[in-house]
Amino acid sequence: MKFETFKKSVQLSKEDICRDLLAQNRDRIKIKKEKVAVKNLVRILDAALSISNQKGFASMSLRDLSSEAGLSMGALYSYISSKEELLDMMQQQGRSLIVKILGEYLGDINDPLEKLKRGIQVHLYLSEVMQPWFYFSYMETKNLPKEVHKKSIEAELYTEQIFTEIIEAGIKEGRFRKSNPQMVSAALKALLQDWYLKRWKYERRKVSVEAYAEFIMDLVSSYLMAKE
Amino acid sequence: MKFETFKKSVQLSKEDICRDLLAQNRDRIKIKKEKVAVKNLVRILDAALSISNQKGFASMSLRDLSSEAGLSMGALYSYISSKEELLDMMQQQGRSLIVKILGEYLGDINDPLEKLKRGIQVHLYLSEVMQPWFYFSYMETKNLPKEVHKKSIEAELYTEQIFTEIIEAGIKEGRFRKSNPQMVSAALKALLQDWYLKRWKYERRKVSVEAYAEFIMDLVSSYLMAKE
DNA sequence: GTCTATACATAGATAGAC
DNA sequence: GTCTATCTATGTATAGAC
Repeated sequence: MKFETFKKSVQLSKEDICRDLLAQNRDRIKIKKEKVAVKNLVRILDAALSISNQKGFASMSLRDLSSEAGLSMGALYSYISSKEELLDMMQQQGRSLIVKILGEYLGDINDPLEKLKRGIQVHLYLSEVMQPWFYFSYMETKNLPKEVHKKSIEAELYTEQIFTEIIEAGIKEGRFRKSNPQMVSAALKALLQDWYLKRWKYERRKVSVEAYAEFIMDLVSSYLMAKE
Repeated sequence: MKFETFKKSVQLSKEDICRDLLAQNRDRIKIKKEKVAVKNLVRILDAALSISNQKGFASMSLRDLSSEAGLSMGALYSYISSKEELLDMMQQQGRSLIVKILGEYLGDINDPLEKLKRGIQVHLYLSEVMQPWFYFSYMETKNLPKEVHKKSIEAELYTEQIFTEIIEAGIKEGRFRKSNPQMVSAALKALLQDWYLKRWKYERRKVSVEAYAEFIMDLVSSYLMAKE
């Protein structure tokens, strides 16, 4: 599967995501007309991600945000009721989508090596499509309210667990050598995260997401399939 | 080399580091008595690292800092003249030390495999001794003034380059298989960084720094030494 | 050298006109 | 629905007493 194929198949238009988000937060958002609300939500969340990734969430003033989103302070506060709630919505926006996509693309594969390969690909492709969101989540959730932080740790462990299970299955079937599945998948996560955390590096070196996926797969499989 | 051995051999007392720092910033720091100045610098920088790693540098108020360091606002401002300057000193504090230690421990080894192993060890051990500093540098330098950010990118590339050269030498000597040294050392860096970025994970799982070093070495060497 | 008191800017948040 | 005007809290930074 090529990245372009994946990208088209996902088709996650920002409008669709924000419509879901609006539905889930119908009580907190004051604007009644869906069309208007969705349009402005897209602008607010886009702007928030962009500014946060430049100067950090804490340093983003709501004045910055309102002007970047093309709204007044008053209008902005019809969509969010506090900066913390904005953070919450930004997190919600990405999380549900990730779980959904991962399930779709991994559910029907049984061969461990194939599944591992597909898992690596889908992770990388997803983080490529949603780079600003992944970067933001990694960098910003660690501080702020502990509920948010806790959820982000759970998310890390959830995806790690997916890989751990694939590797365990592979060992059981004798396809992979005996090793520590949890350590391998922790390492794998670190490598997948490096892709969106050090974008500047890989862009500068003209490494494509496909090439990176292949490299990571080679690296991990040469360890898992080495003679004992 | 065991971690404990390394730790003792480094002997980087905070006082020594802060004495150097004081000498380098003699013009900006108002306090004349070295003994007093060093004592308080240690407290200020310790407190700053601690608070920043809890809530982020941007969210750390200088009131927080002054009370955590046990000084009044007025006194604090005799040591720094702005928050940005504090950031600068925090960076200085670590950087020179790292370059020095790396040179010491890697200079006299020639065998590529041995040198790679030692490089991984020293990196991990250093980041273990100075965990708060490494975490801070990774998480906080990306935003704030571009000069600071630039320096941190240079530091990343500098240490990466050390590994790249080791791997290149190994390939040339026929000890490692033909591969892309830059990609391998980028991956290696990501794995080394994961150690101090996800401390919560490895602590929870009771993974020692020695065990982690060995695992990383196995992973990378099984790739570098696989049959072509 | 260190303290208290205070100046001044900017942050988040709201009220009420349009 | 969106705007401008404004409130209050908190931030960085400094002056001057001790």
